Amino acid sequence: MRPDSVRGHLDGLILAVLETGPLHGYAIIEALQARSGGALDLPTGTVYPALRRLERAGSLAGSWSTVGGRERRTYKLTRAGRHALAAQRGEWKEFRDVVNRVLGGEPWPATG
Amino acid sequence: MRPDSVRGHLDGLILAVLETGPLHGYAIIEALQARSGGALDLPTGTVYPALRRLERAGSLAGSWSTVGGRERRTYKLTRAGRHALAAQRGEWKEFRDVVNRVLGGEPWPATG
DNA sequence: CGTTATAGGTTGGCTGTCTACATATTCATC
DNA sequence: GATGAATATGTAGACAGCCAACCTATAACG
Repeated sequence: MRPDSVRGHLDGLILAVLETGPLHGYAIIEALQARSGGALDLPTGTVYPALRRLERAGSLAGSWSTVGGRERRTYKLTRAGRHALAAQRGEWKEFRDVVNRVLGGEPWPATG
Repeated sequence: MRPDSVRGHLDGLILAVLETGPLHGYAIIEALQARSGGALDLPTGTVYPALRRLERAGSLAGSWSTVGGRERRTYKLTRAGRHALAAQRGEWKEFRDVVNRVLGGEPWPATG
């Protein structure tokens, strides 16, 4: 996948993998890889700043812990984060449908 | 629609509206509006530089003409532009499916 | 002791979108 | 004939976010 194509949609992806439970940064990167079938292989320079951004924005709450002698920063969705995720899902659907319509050749009927 | 969300996908959108025939910049903006049901209202400061970028890249060929006393720069797809459009469509489909899968809640089955 | 996997980061640059500004013509309205 | 909207093309500068490259540290395995 072309780098940068994720731009503007990363926050929603991160919030989505945290929906099922808290994860630390490294595990978030792996979860994104797993869920995307390997297509999303995001560098730490992309993910870690995004996590801090989302924490600063109040969507995530981070906490330090020590597991097996290694420091971990575990992030969990806040209530505001769940709202943000819902909003991101809505925006994504609109964006996706618009691009499908303009780009043409969509293999399924348009939603709502 | 959130500004900037189009980032990285604009080129494909422009190439797509030019697929059915040449258009000048202003008409491209209107075509994007029309095809998107009004959701895509791109400012000239976004579209005009993109057109020059695409021309420089060899995807578009621009030519001046005077219509009704007004100067127009009409752009048409080159052969390379058609290839670029096909590539953009492929990349979009992959990106869309990946985001759908990760974000979850897709209202239709995944494609091949 | 070296290498790989795990885990967390920072820095700086690049690119592309957007806001705001600038210019000019045509056409309808006042 | 002035005023303003629509048509038409562009530039300059700001800003954000993603990425490549780099850095640190521990654990596990050979």
